[in-house]
Amino acid sequence: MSSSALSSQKEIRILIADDHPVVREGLVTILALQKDLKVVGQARDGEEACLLYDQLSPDVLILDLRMPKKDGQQVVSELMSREPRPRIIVLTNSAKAEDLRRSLTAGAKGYLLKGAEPRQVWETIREVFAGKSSLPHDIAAQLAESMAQPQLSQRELQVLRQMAFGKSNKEIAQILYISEHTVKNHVKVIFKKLNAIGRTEAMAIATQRGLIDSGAC
Amino acid sequence: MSSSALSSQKEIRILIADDHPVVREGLVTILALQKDLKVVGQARDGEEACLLYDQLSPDVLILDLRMPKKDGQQVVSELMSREPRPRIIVLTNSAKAEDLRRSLTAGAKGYLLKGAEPRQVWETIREVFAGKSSLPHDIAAQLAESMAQPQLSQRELQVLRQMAFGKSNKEIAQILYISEHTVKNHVKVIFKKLNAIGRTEAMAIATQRGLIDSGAC
DNA sequence: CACAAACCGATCCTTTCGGATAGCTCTTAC
DNA sequence: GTAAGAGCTATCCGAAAGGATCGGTTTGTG
Repeated sequence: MSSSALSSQKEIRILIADDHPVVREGLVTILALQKDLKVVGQARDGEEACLLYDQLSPDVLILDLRMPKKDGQQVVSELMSREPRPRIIVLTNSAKAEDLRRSLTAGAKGYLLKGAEPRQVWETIREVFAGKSSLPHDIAAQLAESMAQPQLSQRELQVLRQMAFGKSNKEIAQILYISEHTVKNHVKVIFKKLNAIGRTEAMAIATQRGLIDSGAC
Repeated sequence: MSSSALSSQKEIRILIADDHPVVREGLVTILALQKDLKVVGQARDGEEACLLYDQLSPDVLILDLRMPKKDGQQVVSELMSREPRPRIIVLTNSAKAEDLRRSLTAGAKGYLLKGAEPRQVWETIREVFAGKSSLPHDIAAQLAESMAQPQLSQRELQVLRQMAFGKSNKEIAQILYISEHTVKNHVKVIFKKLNAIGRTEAMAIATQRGLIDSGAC
């Protein structure tokens, strides 16, 4: 029940960045239960997160992906240039493989769902603080699955987004300054990568995977 | 800064139902700041919510839409048969008009986003407890917009879901035991209602509106 | 260097879409 | 009772879609 003996001499200084007041309060409450964990600051958006990070130099940053002004991905990318390397845990309610993949490639060390149990939160923080990467089992499984699936290239994503607006191949060709034949080729590859039989199913899969700008969620 | 004088003699007994521990803790912490609000129980899923509601008879139930075992909509529908009529506030992170609409038609009296400020949460609880319906301004605006847009009929939704699997009109016809011509007609109506120019765009719009079973979010 | 992958372009051919238009039941609401 | 809307069926027809197959450049990696 009690925590491990990992460098328990110093307390771990934590910065929370989340635009939901309820979640911030919940995290503070949960983390306050462990005496080696100390919340030293809270940010309401991405900009504030960067500012406070530089001011406070926390040991661990817990970050939501969807935030106003500057989203989680950007914050991770921006902070990764700092020395020493920040230890960042992404805490979000999106179980989408795409978000997970992007977060990790951007440099995040941990990924937690908002449905996580308190103990899981504590342990992840301690592991990341200790320099390890930490992914809950269920999340790790998704990552493996995600990595197995081929990713769309930038160009293919552009085509996909135009498809989402109902554009025809010819229209997409004009928009992207390429031949309609090329568009058809891209579309074909998209189908294969998404394992879809037509553009309609491709759209359904893409939006559910988070490949399309879905705005609110 | 202080609250209104609305029947402040008794404290308002509140039941929380949310599968996210972090959110539950956050709510408890926030509600504890107001002495007229008292959390009398917490449920982790839909079934527990119904059970605890009957045991505790809270004044107000705060409910998440997405929960294991029994989702929020079902809980609202089920509890509405109770006497006296339960006062239910839906608290979710989905700003989707569809969720909002379904919740209200099911009988919920309030709708809050997880991004809501503490004061907004307090006020909504008090208003709903007083028998009023309460919708934040931004949410209400969305509702108006949603209501203005035509809804899809059951049959049209069935067609739409088959489209999501990439089925052709002919295939959908076979599946639903109707003529391909009929399917085409339904599809045409769907386009008009969703304001889409083709099935691809229709899919994009439908998934973003939550018309398609999106499972995890 | 060689190989893979992204990106670009093309042809042929069949199937499917989707618009315009029309008529038929059945149920619900005014 | 009649008007409205859901659900069903139908024909014509041009425009897309998409499968199969081919070949080209450029860039980056082993």
